[in-house]
Amino acid sequence: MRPSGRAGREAPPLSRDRIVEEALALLDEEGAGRLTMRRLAERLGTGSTTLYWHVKTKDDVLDLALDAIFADVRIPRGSGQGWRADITALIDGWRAVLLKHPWSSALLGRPMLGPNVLARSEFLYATLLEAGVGEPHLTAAAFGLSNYVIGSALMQATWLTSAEQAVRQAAQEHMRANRDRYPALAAHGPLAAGDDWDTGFALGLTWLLDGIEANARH
Amino acid sequence: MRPSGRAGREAPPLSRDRIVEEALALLDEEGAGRLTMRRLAERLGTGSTTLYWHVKTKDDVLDLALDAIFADVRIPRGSGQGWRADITALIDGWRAVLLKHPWSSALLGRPMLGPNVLARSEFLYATLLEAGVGEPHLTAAAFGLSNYVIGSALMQATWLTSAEQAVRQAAQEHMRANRDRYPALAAHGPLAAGDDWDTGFALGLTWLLDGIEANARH
DNA sequence: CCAGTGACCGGATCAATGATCTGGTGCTCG
DNA sequence: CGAGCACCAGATCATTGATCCGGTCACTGG
Repeated sequence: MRPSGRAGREAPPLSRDRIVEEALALLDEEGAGRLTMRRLAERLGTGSTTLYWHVKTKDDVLDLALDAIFADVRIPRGSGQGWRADITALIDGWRAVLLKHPWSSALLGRPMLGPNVLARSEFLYATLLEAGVGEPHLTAAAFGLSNYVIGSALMQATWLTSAEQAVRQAAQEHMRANRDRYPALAAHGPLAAGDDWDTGFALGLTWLLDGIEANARH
Repeated sequence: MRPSGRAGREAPPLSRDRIVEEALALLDEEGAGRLTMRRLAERLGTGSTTLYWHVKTKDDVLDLALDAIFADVRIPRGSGQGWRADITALIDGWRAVLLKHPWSSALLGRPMLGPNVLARSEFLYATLLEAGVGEPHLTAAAFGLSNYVIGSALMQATWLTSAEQAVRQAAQEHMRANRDRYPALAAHGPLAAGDDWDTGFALGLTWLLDGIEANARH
């Protein structure tokens, strides 16, 4: 016990897991832009350069943090609810996690190869296979669903986080000023529509699933 | 003519447009990660600080560059082909532009409020309205289509650009090593499937359009 | 013709950041 | 007890976005 390195440090010894854990807290509190190795080290009560003993680069920290949040997405394995319900639950959970950690959307442009992500992708493919979806619809379905969630979360997070920075207000005024140039957009666009992202997302998901179902054997 | 500022400079005087133009060239050649104000200035044959007279911040340059590429997306206004063909053409053009400039995918996390993007969004909304799509399907349709393209382009660009950096190889080996843990993924995943992104994208788009059509009045 | 105004340019400079080099410090095993 | 190892951190470097302040030209009013 207490394998502390220095004289009487109270915190557990630095570890990869502790770094990721603190990185997650920092990201949730201040966003991706403010994650610095120095700041992270400070929060951990350690020197900034020490982190590099446990982690190769800063990108490593980001990759690990990104994969970590997907541990919260429950995999509805063997729920007995049918493949449609299972996939809906998976996708909804996926989306919820992305929206719960808005900084994650900014990181979606990197390859997601962590164990949590892979496990959930595996479930998606397996469920579709079991439902009788074959190529080329299988690839289209898996990609379509993934891409749809990713795009939706990215756009919603972008919109919501920039809302506080008065970007939204500027956009609204710009919209009103050029109302004649963008009539449909001004009347029905994201600014006119409320903040009901959920039903819109659910509708699109239904359409995708309908299309998939039409090409499944069961 | 020749309103050159200094003694006999051959290039036209620096302007916002020239900056954006050169930024686009730099981005296309070297990617988003290597766009630096200094490098950009060097290519323009000017001092790095001079750029800040024409542009407020680096983000301005990125926003302008991102909107600029969408000028190449043809708006099929009044094509007489029907709304489905028009929207398909718009979405396909949107996707083509994103894939032609892979760096753009990394910038999709910022609000896109440039004139080119707004004009094309306006066309999307207007076309859907004309097709008889009303709320809440209108918002769902517009968002669904946009998010689907964005997510697809993001994922494909991520995958393709990281392919050269041997990330793909590492992923493939990781996949083979854990083949038992990810059976469906290993057999049918993006690594197993070829590089035929197009048909998968087209299929998903069809499903979305089918769903939209089922909720339109015409 | 000439002083002055303002658009435009850039060298020096600052603070922040990712990453490395190098030298510790204390625990543990033989 | 002492040698090796896991772990830590100060000093340091290069890069980058951004600002300060002083320059340089074209043009204009008198």
